[in-house]
Amino acid sequence: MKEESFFDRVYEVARQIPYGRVTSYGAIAKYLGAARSARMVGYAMNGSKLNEDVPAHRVVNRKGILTGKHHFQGTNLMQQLLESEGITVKDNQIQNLEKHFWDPAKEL
DNA sequence: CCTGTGACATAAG
DNA sequence: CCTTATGCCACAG
Repeated sequence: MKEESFFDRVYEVARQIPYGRVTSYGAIAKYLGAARSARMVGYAMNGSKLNEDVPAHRVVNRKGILTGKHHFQGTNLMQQLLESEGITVKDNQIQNLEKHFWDPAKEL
């Protein structure tokens, strides 16, 4: 069994995020056994958008704020994608977050 | 090995 | 929730 890097694991989990759901960096990090490496999750996403097929737009911080939208192409692309999945976004923040929240530690 | 870094999280004000 | 500060830790160079 080859050991995948922390980054690779992040990509795998992110890909498993169901349609119309979102999760937080901390939740992913915690699921991977590195709850304190939440920052690395976002860091990994940087590489993901380059070639990995990861729906980074479904990953937000624990407040449900689209903190990473600046890393997308446009300024509103991330919001557009989320709204396209039935998620309401207001002022860069996901509404009804708990309703759309998807916790890998619970769902997986 | 050491340093810089970052799309977070938490605490304090 | 906002701002400011601190911790945290995996990866890149």
